[in-house]
Amino acid sequence: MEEILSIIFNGINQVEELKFNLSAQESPESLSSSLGSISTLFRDANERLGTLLERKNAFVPNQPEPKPVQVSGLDQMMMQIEPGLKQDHRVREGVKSIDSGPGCAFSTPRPRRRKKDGAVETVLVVAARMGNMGTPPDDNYVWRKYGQKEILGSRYPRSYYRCNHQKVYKCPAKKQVQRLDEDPYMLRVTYRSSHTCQFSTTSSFSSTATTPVNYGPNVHNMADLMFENTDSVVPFCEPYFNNDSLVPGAASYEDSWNSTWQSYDMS
DNA sequence: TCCATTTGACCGAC
DNA sequence: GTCGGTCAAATGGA
Repeated sequence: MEEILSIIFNGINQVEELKFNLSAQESPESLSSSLGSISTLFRDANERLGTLLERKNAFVPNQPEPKPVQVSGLDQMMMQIEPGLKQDHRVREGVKSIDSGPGCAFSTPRPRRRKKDGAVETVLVVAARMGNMGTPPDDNYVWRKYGQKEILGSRYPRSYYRCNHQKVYKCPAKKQVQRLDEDPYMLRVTYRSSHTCQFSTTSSFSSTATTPVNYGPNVHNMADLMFENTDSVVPFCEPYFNNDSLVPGAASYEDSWNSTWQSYDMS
């Protein structure tokens, strides 16, 4: 897997070079050569990923048919759905009372454990190489951070987000974001429950904002939004975050990143 | 003053 | 007892 990621990052670096060459108005021959090299790298990585997935499935003979996820080669590069990482949820008795505020805290102890909150989808996304790397790319919803925990065996803390419409529309959608130990530039984003709010965010994907699509755990839509919406094409390696992704108080994405991850070295 | 994030504490599952 | 998910008071920026 590390080898595949290495290939991908190599390709990304070449994209960066290509970007520079574009601005430098390189010759068509040079650009063509670069494009060929880049596409070869990504194709190689994609094929290796396919082989890896085949092996994974072969090891689990009775595994249920994975949900078909139609992603382009580029999408596959940017995110790999990991069925093995999917967590099953323990069903809990009791439901948190909406009214369980300070006034009734003693009468009905509020449950703090997660309830049965629907489907879980885990994806890997490439964090921006600069700026706020701790925040995953915008997925067209507004998230509110409600917690951060040190996780045993992980170098980096896990951040917990819930849909910003949770209170108003009782949207149960949540997500967890954690940097990978083996590759700090990758984020593991775990989506829990589907959005019921059906509201898009203030993100820059305004062209899709009027279409009530329940993205929820179908995270491949995030890749679609990231790369197939030509109205919001983002340079491949550029950090892409909207203002909602900023840590409050941060004057810049860099500050935002530092405020979140300052105590974690990247070496 | 409002609002979002931070962070320590709480709590249930294992 | 440990761990991870959640709560809510504290905090700080706008």
